[in-house]
Amino acid sequence: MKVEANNYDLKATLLSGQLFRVKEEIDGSFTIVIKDRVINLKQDDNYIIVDSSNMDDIENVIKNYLDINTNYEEINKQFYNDVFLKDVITKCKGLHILNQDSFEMSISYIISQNNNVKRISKSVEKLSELFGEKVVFKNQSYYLFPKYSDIRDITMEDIFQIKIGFRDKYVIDFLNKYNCLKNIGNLSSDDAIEELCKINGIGIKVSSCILLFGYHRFDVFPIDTWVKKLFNINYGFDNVEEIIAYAKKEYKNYCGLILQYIFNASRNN
DNA sequence: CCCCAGGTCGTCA
DNA sequence: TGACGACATGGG
Repeated sequence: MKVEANNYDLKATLLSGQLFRVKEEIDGSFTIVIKDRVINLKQDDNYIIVDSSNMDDIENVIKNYLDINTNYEEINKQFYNDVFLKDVITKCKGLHILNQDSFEMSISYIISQNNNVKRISKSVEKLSELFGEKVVFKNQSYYLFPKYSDIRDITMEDIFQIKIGFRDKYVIDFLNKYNCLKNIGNLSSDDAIEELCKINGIGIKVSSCILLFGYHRFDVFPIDTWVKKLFNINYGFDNVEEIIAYAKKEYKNYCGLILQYIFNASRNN
């Protein structure tokens, strides 16, 4: 199965740090696990070749997940007058923001705090192995990210096995309050952040990532150590408030997208 | 044995 | 309000 994808860089998108479980195969394709299926993707110029454990409605699933039809070039070009940004954006050409599952993003980014990408991936994988549904694809076993019903009654002893350290109690608190968060998608980003921050272990950065990657909100400010570093080098800013004020003024409703570009460019250097 | 990682919390002035 | 160390774990 083939899906048309113009101005799309599959590799840049999948390896940009927005999803934690992706396997690069020797043939240059990528295997990922999304909400309800395992998918293998390979770029062939302006097409993405798709195979999956579940081909139901696959074209729509892929177009939506990869965010193929959003015109990022149109958004990006309004920022080219800033020399620093033009350089950053050029390095991220073809990078799209995926439409990932909000439940998975919430737990993944709770785990992400004061942690590194490799270890976050390991923990998410372990959580899925222990509590998610097993799916066999091309004679290999994969595990879906657990559904809420799979882990709502999880204990501290259970969660100790995934080795997320002090963050275990944060995940438990998220699960306990999950039913109060059903409305997040309908709130403004500011109100949604306020709601998410009521969970122990979720602050401004983690809630911003949840909204950007789990709800496709581009008007948020995910500022981490990498972004701080690059802003310090390029503008001399040394605190988060300065960066937010600057980003709000310059990047307007696309703060989240631009900060993801900056994160990615910084990490790749 | 040091430092750091897609931060946040609790505490003390 | 604001600064600052602690927090689990693993890798460099």
